[in-house]
Formats: sequence, C-alpha cells, structure tokens
Amino acid sequence: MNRSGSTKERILAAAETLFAQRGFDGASLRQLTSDAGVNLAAVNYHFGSKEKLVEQVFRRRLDTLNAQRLAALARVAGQPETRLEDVLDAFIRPALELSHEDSGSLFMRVLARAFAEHDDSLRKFLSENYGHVMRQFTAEFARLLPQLSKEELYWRIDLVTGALTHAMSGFGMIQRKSDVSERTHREQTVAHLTRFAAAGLRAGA
Amino acid sequence: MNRSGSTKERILAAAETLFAQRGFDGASLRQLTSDAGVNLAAVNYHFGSKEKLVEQVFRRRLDTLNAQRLAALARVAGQPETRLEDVLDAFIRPALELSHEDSGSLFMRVLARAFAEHDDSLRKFLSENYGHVMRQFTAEFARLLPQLSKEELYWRIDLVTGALTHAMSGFGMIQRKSDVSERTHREQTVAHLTRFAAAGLRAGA
DNA sequence: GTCTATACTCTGATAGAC
DNA sequence: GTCTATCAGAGTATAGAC
Repeated sequence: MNRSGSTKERILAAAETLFAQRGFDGASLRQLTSDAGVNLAAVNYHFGSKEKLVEQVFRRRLDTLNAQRLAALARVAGQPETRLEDVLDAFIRPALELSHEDSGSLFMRVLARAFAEHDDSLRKFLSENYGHVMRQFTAEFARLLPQLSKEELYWRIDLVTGALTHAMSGFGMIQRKSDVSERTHREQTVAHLTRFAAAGLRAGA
Repeated sequence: MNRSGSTKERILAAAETLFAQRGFDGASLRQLTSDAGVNLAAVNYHFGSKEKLVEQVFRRRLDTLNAQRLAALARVAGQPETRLEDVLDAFIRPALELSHEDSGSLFMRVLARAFAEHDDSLRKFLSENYGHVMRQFTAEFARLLPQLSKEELYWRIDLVTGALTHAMSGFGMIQRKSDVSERTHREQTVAHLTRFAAAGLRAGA
C-alpha cells in the first residue's frame, strides 16, 4: 500500500503500475484502490470513471513526452541539411528515454497496449490531444520525401508507427545484455529503429 | 439471432463477429449467446470458458491461413532465384485474402487485436500452435539476408511483424476507392506492404 | 471539498434438475 | 445436451459523515 502523496496521485501511480501489469480490463478498481490505500469510491469521485482515470494516466506522461518530441523536431525541421534519420530520432528518442526510466518502462507498456487495443474512445482522446504532434512530424517527412504521393506517405508513416509501437511495447526481442550499459543499449535501439524506419520510408526512392 | 448450424458453430460465428466489434472483454457472453440463439450456459458447456472460446475462434481460421502461408513458402523456399519480396508475399497475401472475405475481415480485426493486447495466455496459445510457421519463414529470411547477424534478423522481423499487424488490423489508412476493384486494391495493398517490409529488412545492406 | 459505506446492475462461471 | 438458478466479483452511483 502506497501512502505517499495526495489521494489523486496515489491512485494515478497505482493505476499506471496495475494497468501495465494486467491491462485496462484486467486491473480492477478494487485492487487498484487497495494498492493505493484509498477508498473504492475515490476513483469515481476524483476522475469520474475508470475510463477517465485511464486518460489521466496517459496525460500525465504524454504531455511531457510530446513536448520533448516537438522540441527535438523544432531543432531540425526545415533545415536544409536535415536527414530523414534526424526526424525519426526526434520522434523515437524521447519515447525510448521515457521507457528506460524506473516507472516509465511500465508506462510504455501501457501506451503500446492502448494503441493496440483500438479502443475507439481512447483513440479519440489521443487523437484530439496529441494529433497535432503527428501532423507536425508528417509535414516534415513530406518535405524530406517529396517523391512520395500524399497517399504513399500516409501509408508508410502508418507502417512505421506500427513497427515502433510494437517495438516499444517491450514484447519484442530487444533485451539488454549484461555487458552493455543502459545508455549504450538505448543508443543501439534508437539506431536500429531509425535505420529500419528510414529504409522503409525511402523504399523505391 | 442466428439459427443455422449446430450450437457450437452458432456460438463460434457469433463470437467472431462480436469480438471484432467490441473486443474480447467488451463482448459479454450474455450478448453473444443471445445473438447465437443459445443458452448462456452453452458456452461453458461446449468450450469450458470464455478464454477457450477465444482460442477456438482463432483455431478455426488460423489453421487454414497458416497452411496457405506454408504452402506458398514451400513454392519459393530454397530456390536460387527467390527474392525477399517472394517470401514476404507468401506471408502477407494469404492474410490479406482472408481479410477480404465477408466474415474474414472481421477475423483480421480480432487477430490484430489479439496480437496487440499482449494477453500472455493467448500469446502462449498462438506460439505453441503456430510458432513453427514463423520459424520456417525466419529460416528463409536468414538464407536471403546472410549479411545480417541473428540478432539483427530477429530485430527486423519483429519490426516487420509490428508493421504488418498494424496495417492488417483495418485501422490504418488503407481504404479502397470506389473506382478501384476489390482485387486491384488487394494487389496494391500487398505491393505496398511488401515493398516497405523488404526495404526495411534490407536496410544498410 | 473530501472521503466512506453501501447498494445497484452486469459480468463469467457453475451446480443440479431435466 | 440443455436450461434454470445462483454465485462471487466487476464498475458505478449516491447518501451522508467529516
């Protein structure tokens, strides 16, 4: 039972952990509130419903993550010497850094699960709140890949998204070996993802 | 209410439809058995549990799908003139053909959802029953990409799997235009997926 | 405002009559 | 093989204590 922080914060922390471990449906509010050391009804009082709680778990992390992505994008967007790999790096690296924090790795599992589950209301929430991030990246991809039609570009970005989501979910084969430092492993992972995605985006060019 | 076929078959058909529409947790056995025109308890009598019913919904389609994949692979595996694109085609085309059948498209959504949800028991079932298919394809990829280390090959196949799963789930941007025939659209989709995946697999080669 | 106790409906599962 | 009745556990809503 976690007794540090406010009731809301304790619920959010317990929810992130439990959602990552058991999924959104698998995590019951009774278990969750018990872990957080709060009353069952506190979830509905503070968040309105389990679904809204899920959204807040996302917002807490994604606001930071996407701000970092846009800051990284701003450093390379529109520059004449920018390579495709630089844009992919701006998108991938913040997510991977988050996934290697203590509790961040749990969150990346939650995030990948959410993208994957195709829950319409959750996707709508993500699209409404963070769609502008994807649009900015798409515009820069379009600048660097002028030979692709709009349809082809959307298609390939969609495939890249699928690959990245899958890889970041933690269920891939990416595993750090004991003789490789955390930092080195992360750099290798970024390099792997970036190389694959860049080649796919450039296919046939 | 569907009244054709045996009780088991009516349950399986109703389950495939409802799982695709609402997900595994979102589809209640009460709704499902009502749609099938059978008693609530019939699911547990015929299948043992909701989870086993899910497995049978998969087995009914995957046995055929993976047999087609292996047959297509056998036609190109080990041949000196085989290209990477031929192997990818053998993997992708059967899935896309299934996804364009009347009820098959529903199943592809169910399948993508299952891969995505990271449900451990379901993944274990899929791995135990169809892992040999992935192993045969991996062996052929290894033959055609000898410059890749084992680790790199597994990595890239994992990324390809993520991209394809995402695309086939029906939530991508793939939409047939009214002036394109169903068959033409499918061919375009296969071509798109194959080109992207082949470029990603060959990256840096 | 914050929190708790409690009850209501719906879920999957199961025992036992037929 | 099928159905009814029933169960424990789920999310949710609310009255009322502090």
